[in-house]
Amino acid sequence: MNYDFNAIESKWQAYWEQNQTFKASNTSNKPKYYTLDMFPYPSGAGLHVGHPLGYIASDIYARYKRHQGFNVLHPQGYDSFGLPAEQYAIQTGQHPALTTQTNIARYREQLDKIGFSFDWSREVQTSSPEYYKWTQWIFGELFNSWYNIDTNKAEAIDTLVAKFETSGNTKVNAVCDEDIEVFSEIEWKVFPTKKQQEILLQYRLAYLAETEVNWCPVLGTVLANDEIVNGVSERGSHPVVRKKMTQWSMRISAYAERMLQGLQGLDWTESIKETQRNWIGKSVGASVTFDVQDIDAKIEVFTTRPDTIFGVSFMTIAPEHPLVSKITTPKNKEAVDAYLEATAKRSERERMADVKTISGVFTGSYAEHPISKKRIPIWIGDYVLASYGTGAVMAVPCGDQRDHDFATHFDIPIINIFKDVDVTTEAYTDKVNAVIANSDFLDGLSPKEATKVLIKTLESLGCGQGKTNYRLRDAVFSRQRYWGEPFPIYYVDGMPQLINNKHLPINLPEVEKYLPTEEGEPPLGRATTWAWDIENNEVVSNEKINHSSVFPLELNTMPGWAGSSWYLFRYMDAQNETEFASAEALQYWKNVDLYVGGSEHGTGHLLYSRFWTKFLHDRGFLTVEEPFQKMINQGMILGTSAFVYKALAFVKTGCSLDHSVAEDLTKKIPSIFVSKSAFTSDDEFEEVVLNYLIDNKIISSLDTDILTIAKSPIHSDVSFVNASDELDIVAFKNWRADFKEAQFILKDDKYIVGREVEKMSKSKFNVVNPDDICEQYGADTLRLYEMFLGPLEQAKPWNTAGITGVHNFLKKLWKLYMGENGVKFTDAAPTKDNLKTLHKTIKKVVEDIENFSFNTSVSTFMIAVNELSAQKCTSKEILQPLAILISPYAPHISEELWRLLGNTESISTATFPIFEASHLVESAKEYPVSFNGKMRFKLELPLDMSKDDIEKVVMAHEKTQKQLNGRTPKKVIIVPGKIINIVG
RNA sequence: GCUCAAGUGGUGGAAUUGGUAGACACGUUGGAUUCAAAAUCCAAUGUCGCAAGACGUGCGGGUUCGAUUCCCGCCUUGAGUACCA
Repeated sequence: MNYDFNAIESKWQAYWEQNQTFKASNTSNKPKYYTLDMFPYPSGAGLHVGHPLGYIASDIYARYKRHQGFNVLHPQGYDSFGLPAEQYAIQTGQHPALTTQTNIARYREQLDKIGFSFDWSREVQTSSPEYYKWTQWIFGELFNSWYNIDTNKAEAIDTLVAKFETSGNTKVNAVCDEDIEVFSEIEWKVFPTKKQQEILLQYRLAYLAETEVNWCPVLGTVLANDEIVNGVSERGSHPVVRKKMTQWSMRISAYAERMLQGLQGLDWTESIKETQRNWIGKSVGASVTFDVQDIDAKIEVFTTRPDTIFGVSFMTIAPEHPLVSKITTPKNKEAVDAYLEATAKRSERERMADVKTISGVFTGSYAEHPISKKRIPIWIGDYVLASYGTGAVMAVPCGDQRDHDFATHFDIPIINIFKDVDVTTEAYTDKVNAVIANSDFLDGLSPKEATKVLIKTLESLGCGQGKTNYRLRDAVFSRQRYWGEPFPIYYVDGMPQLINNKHLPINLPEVEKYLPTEEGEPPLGRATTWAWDIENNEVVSNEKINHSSVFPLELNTMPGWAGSSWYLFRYMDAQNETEFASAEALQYWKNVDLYVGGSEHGTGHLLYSRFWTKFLHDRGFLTVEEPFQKMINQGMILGTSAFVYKALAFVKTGCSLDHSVAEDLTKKIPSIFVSKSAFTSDDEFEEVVLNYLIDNKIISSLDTDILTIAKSPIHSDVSFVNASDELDIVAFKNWRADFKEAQFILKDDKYIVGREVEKMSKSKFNVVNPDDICEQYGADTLRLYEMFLGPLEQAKPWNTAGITGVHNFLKKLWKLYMGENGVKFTDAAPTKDNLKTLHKTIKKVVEDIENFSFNTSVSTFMIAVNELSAQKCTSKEILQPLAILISPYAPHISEELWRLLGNTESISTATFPIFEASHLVESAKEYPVSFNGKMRFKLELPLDMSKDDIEKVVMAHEKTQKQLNGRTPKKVIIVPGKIINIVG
């Protein structure tokens, strides 16, 4: 019997599906384990071999945990709202829902072939109304909540209204908009409803505000900060500009400190925690208020170095600072206006990219130093950002390099306030060793002490206080798109009103085109049935809008991160129609124990998901505060692109030949491709091509004076290239019509392509489809090989070269159990060697799985199978547990072997074998070392060895040593772990 | 610039509470089997050297009986982030 992987795999995949083998129960006495993959966006291109990498890893872990007796939740779904489907809809008119369903079907087909143990009964799709009903519901809860700083959590908006009614907003300590007017309970009660609503909107966690947003004109929508990479949109790389718009926002900044603190308890990689810390960007310092002389204005600055306040020699405010026009003196107006105009022209991106140029202008006004009362000139400079802190800084050139550069450039004096340090050429930024001098009552103090003293002084003077600043901005929550969740919001007199939960979901309306309207409204502006009837509580035709009972609905949709911020909880109770998940299900599954996905979501999805989890916790819907307890970030699998080199012929510039003759000459030249092995430099490339043309009488040798040849690398489809980089010329010629007549310059009768590692992508023709691998080698080979490629977290190029090694292993495994005439195993007792091999393997595999070093496990299996084959092991007592060990990695072949061994239940119900150290005692290794005249011996012992066993080994060792050296080791040092020292 | 991660044969990569560097696999070479090929099996394979041996984990130091592993200083690559006051 041969290893017929195709038959085995389809057989067991069908069996698992029919028997719902991997269906998780919400009621179980077993301990729970929740392992989750970042769900995919179902793109039209389908899965390539890179996508399943993380899924295979989490599947191995999930299957392992099942063997260990856990009730495992391992679901999968689709993040199915998104831009590509919408853009496809704009181009073709096809409804994004249709495109999405087609793509999902394709994804599912591909996923099924790999043999994942997903519980598909819990599948979610963020674009299905049954799902986004609850996304809308959560939005409603956010809308109906405010953040109470006193209790440090989100509370229902009713509690805020109650406070307003009893004492106005004077005693309210909330995270809210800036510049809120103060009112009493009496004033509150007489405010008109609209005014009350306006005030409440300034406190809500989901709020509407005019903000400066990142507008992408090409995509016609706003983008969040994390959707912009290097100043252009993440999707499509289109330019992004700043624009003021009224937008929904989420008060994520309220959670900055808790999100920072919460990181401590998470089992994530240090680098991704660091990314989040940077993004939250906490800085501790002080805010200081400077009075402007002769003008009724105050400028507040934020500084992390209040201790350097006596070193302030000027102030700088951002060009966008609101006080700019007020404090500019008539004399300086012209210069200031010119500067403002110049900076406004430069895009944000240019400003950020161009760090070197120092520019600024003096306003003509002076501020008063709050302590020394000295005159401080106020400058405008674009190195100060309006969006951070207060948009103004106190400049301390001796302690900050940017201030130093600015001062040097504009000849502003530099005041040195550090003892025994020269600051004439550069700023002294050491915060630890500095000693403050020339600073009145701060002299002799360290920056840390000085900061403390100064903040107290500022507070007593009433011109400053200690302050903590965060870089984290509130998140813009509106998108001007069609393919997203509609808001459950309608507008009365311009004020947003929330639609009651009972009437959700508000379904996405139909539109005839997916583009913005001619008036520049979002695509939903084209919907004709998009108004809310408050009497009948239903969506009705726009024609019925009367502003008394039928009102317009919100035209924006929610961003992509809305649906993905809470999906982990939906899996717990995916079919629930009355709650986003039942309290029992949430209580049982709590949060994700293991999350597997790429690290590229470090600032987006992971931040928002933590925010929503904390919010839902505050409002009593969740018992947990963090969504993902442990996270593993798999590296990307890159493609190995293949290049062919096309020769391009040009007429040399300055050539005296008649133009049309020269043109004719280049036209005569066929499309020629040169093998990579035929040249080493561009010059050689030209020479090879010219020689070929002359040899084939296409041109004469005289023409070489007027022709020049350039090399143009072109992507070839990787499927035309074999493992030795040799191109299948026939396949290449048939690939595209313009290659039909192609000619090839070979070397040694071969066409060798060039190789380059790039991101796997359709446009680079380097995509490897997992289906092809499954067909040729089987899913088990694919699974093992993806793990064998290298460490999970590392980025690595896909390379099929080594796959035969893994495939051979499975064949060998098969042969260990099955001979030509059927089963080989017997009831024979295992030998010592058999047991040693088995337990060595158990120990290593358990360690590997717990550490997520799946690549080394594959090697361990190979060694085990080689050893057992050499030992001619046929003992069921060995082969049974071996099958279980391998089953998380290669579930199909293991299931088959397991059944052949006579088991009737699925292997996934089998208990993982337990390591017994006693079988390894003989494997102790000895390291004799002589040192300082004494003999020292070390023994390497199995890790989990019992005390008794250690003693036995030590005694045996002493005996041997005595026989060998005639001396008894005197001292035995037992080091916990694997090494023991014996000092003689 | 800052933060994080990583540098080991021809290749992917093993080995870290410091203990025989290069497991396992690919590739290559030789052999067996075969009319032949594929498949399979066996052997060799870090470098230099006929050999004994010497040298070898990016570079330079250090700690140690012993360093791929720990410490200090560099170099290189990748990722993230950036006038953040």
